[in-house]
Amino acid sequence: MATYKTRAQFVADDLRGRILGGEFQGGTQLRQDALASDYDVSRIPVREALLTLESEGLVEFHPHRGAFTTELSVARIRELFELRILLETHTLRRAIDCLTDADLKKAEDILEKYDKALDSGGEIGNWSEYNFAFHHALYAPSELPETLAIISQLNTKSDRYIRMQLLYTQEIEKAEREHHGLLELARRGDVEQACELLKTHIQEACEGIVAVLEERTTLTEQC
Amino acid sequence: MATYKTRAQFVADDLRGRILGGEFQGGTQLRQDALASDYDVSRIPVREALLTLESEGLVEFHPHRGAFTTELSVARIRELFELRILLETHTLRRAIDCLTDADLKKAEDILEKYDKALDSGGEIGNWSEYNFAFHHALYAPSELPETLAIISQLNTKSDRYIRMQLLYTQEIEKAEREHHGLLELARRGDVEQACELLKTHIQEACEGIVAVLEERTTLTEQC
DNA sequence: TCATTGTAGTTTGTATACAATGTGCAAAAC
DNA sequence: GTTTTGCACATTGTATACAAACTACAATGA
Repeated sequence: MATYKTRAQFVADDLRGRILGGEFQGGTQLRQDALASDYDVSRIPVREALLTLESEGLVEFHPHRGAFTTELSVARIRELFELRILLETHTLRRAIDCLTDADLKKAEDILEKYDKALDSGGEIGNWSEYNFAFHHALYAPSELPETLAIISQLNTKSDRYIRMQLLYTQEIEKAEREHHGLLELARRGDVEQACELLKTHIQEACEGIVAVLEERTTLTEQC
Repeated sequence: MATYKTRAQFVADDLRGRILGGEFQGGTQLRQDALASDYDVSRIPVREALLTLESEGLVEFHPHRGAFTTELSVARIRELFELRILLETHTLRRAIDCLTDADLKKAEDILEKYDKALDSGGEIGNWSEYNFAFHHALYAPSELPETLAIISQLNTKSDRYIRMQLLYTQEIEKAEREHHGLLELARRGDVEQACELLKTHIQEACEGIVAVLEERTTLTEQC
């Protein structure tokens, strides 16, 4: 049953993970032939997978030249996070208004699992998933599917940079504390403070990433 | 030179137009074979075109069952337009801050062409293009490419409903007047008023569409 | 020397052919 | 009569094969 519906979907899911995991430098060409033999499929499902990833902004197609992983400039990263603030506070505001106990419980459960995973050795691998799952649980009650889809899209795009940041800095605990704070404010129905915290939560993550990126570029310039 | 780079792109562009033009009811299955013979290509480029349209939200894929045109509920349309207000006012705010004379001229030119086209017989066919071109011209100076991409995506999704509304009501002139007002406020650098006008401009379009949709559903229920 | 053109090789794009899955109807079982 | 099973057909998904486009490098000419 672990078998995927279609090969194209399988390739898309796996390749997404590889890109987000940092296996490819930004701007790397993804040769269809190589990927096809990697996954032991023909180039057709590979092409379809690449098209899917293009729509997610992880890859760019140039006609007759192929697919390349995208690279975000610092300006674009800032833009992405600014959009996240705009959309996520908007959604949180709505969600808090119609938050049920069951919704809170769900978010709490995710946070708890996540705490345990952290204690028993810092598995960074699926941190992003946990992170988004928690945020999503908080936003879901808003019942704004189109908005959630865009938020998810923005998170995917910024994901690999978040991972990179976590690799260099130890901000997981801080994020974790902020998540607990967020949950508590949501429980109390304090919309304004919750949105304010969410805003700084996202903003500081952005600044962290930018700092790491700029350090790295000055480093490579020195070499 | 009107020849497209790839067949897949050509099919995607043409099919998008057909869907937005209202040729298919919401929920219609798009048979790959039929489309392939329509365009005199194989099913491969058709599939790729459908994947592209899926990423734009015009079509939905169900594995092994095919692609269907999407249908938006009233709630989703409202959500879409609310997102547009949020993102477009945000972008307009930024754009006005760094608006040059050249930018204003561009927007003005579009508006002018558009006026002429209106006078010489109400060609509704490419009204949407003009409309978006004008909005885009206003937002472009903000230099927020990711945001503009999402705005464009939201506009595409709501496009066919806008066309439907225009078909039933005669709101083009009203929209036109509001566009002139928007341009004038932008020229004066009056951010607050411009955003306020933009907000009502989008809001009223939404209400118009919802009204038409609800009228149509009560009509079909009577039959 | 530098720019231009031509050509071989590589890679992408698409057509054709086949495999896998889903759908609908008819016959059988209850 | 209703439900279930099985099979034929239709449609999608994928492999293979071929055509078209791009790249890089060498040869030619100014």
